[in-house]
Amino acid sequence: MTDEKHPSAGAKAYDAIKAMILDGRLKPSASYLETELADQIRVSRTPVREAALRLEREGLVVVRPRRGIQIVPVSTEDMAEIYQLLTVLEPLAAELAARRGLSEAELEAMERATQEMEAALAEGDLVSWAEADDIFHALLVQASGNRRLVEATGRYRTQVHRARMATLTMRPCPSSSTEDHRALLHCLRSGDAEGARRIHAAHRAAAGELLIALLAKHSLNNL
Amino acid sequence: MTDEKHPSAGAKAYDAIKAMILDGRLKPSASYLETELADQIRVSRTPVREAALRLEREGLVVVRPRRGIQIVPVSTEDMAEIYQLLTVLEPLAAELAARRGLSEAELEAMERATQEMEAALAEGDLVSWAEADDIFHALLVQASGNRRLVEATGRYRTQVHRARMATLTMRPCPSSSTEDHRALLHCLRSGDAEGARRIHAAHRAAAGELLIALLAKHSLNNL
DNA sequence: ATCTCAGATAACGTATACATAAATGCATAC
DNA sequence: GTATGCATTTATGTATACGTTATCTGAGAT
Repeated sequence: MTDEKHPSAGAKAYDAIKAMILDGRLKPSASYLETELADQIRVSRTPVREAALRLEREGLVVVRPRRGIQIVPVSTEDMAEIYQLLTVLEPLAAELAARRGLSEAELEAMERATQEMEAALAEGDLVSWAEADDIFHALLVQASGNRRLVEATGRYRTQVHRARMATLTMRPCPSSSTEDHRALLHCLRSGDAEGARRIHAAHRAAAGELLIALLAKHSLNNL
Repeated sequence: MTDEKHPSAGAKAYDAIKAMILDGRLKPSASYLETELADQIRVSRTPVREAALRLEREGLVVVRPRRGIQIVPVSTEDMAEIYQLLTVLEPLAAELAARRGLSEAELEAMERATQEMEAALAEGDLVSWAEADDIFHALLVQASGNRRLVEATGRYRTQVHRARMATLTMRPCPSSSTEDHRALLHCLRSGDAEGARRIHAAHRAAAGELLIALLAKHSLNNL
């Protein structure tokens, strides 16, 4: 009723809460009342409630009757579950994309993302590297042409993001990733669906195993 | 304000609207105002809104700013998308279940569902057959031990249900399904993860192709 | 006759008020 | 001293009121 006109209050609450979870302003396992979040974001309880319900369906929070909105910690087991799914979903995306045939614009965008990964790696900028890698995977899934596949993988993105950020500095130099990406791009260009699927399945399986091993090794059970 | 004690109004609105969509009381492509649905269900707009948002995320409706809540028709393309996902997700479930090793109770429940399918088939009761088949698949996914896998496949269940019901009477006698199920059960018992995955992948791929072909043949583009 | 603009109407998004149910704390009894 | 029960408090779930905006309709002008 005072200011702010740009987005809708519902979207604003959703974005704000999600951002607060991602950057750690809301701590895993802690609970927050609807009212306090509403006051903080400067909207009423209604949009906060709407956002909380949405975040609950995405698995980021749990709304418990009188104990507030609890931030769900991401455990190693959760990451294992998610990577099991991504390891079949993303290779499917690769296969569908190759079969479908990508436009030059799509291929170039993925090429660019790969180049950015290499550039970031050369500078030792791991955050930029992870960001470019995220973009590459998002582009691949979008190129599949299956909107439900985009939606399903997108649901796990934020949770994976938390785990990857936590393990960024402990992992070995991820130079083989860009090679995998280049090999995948080659298959996408030549329309080799089976090859694309196989290469990306191996890529995803390796990434998953590495991440899970790191999480287990460092006992990161509450991200 | 008068009666109603059992569930919450939010759950009531969600269940009511979903049921109305499934049994056709709300027609595909038609739009309904929040107010009229609220009056019909005898709750206020708030729970209806909550339900609509949830149903929108499940892909059953689209909420459009001033054009009401539109029931999304399930097209052949939608079914193709869904079956592409199920064709990788359920075989993953089969693989994980076999690797995990099922309890005798779980195996028996799946066995029973298969027997019910055969019994229904013998009586020509296609509805019961489809129901038992649904149960078998639900049990398989649950046996995977991956909760996100359960959740992801469950999301498509209602939409698949609409399409299957519409095509039930036109499909050939589905006797090979029970054979596939028995073969899968054998792999699950012996812990043959790779075999379970392969058998179920073939099963799902065949079912998907059959369903898509039927939908296309009969031009069922608005379920 | 058609197009455009303005005004009215109505639906939606948001805020707020209200009622219900749960959790906590205190007191009392065993 | 501990356990149980009742009362108080507070957060949630739901309803409703309000303001904003989009759409539709009608009138006037070109």
